[in-house]
Amino acid sequence: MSDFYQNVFEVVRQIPAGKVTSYGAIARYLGSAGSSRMVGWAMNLSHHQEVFVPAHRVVNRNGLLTGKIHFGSPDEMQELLENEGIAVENDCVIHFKELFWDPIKELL
DNA sequence: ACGTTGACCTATA
DNA sequence: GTATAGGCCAACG
Repeated sequence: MSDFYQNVFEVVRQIPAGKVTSYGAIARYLGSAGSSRMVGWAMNLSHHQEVFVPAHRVVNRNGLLTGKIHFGSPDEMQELLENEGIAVENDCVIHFKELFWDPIKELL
């Protein structure tokens, strides 16, 4: 496994419960700014990872749950988010700005 | 081997 | 403020 994906999984794993982040933030944190799509591929591989990766805490810049369809069930992601106290409506994270967790600022 | 697609983001009009 | 274009790199057909 490339270090890139491993790093992505590690960052995603460090996301606190009840918080969310965006692909671009992770990509920028890894230094591969602009390659946010690779983060998405990394999430795709997260299912194959043995360790649990809270991919449901990762959403796009708009706070839209674009990758919910890649879960076991499209509703599973929303269920997980609501289970952590994150309000989700119309596939959008409510108070996304407040729940946003930037690895660059927080994790640094 | 080439072309298209994809869990995206930034920039310009 | 919305709309369109370009870029990025890897996987799939």
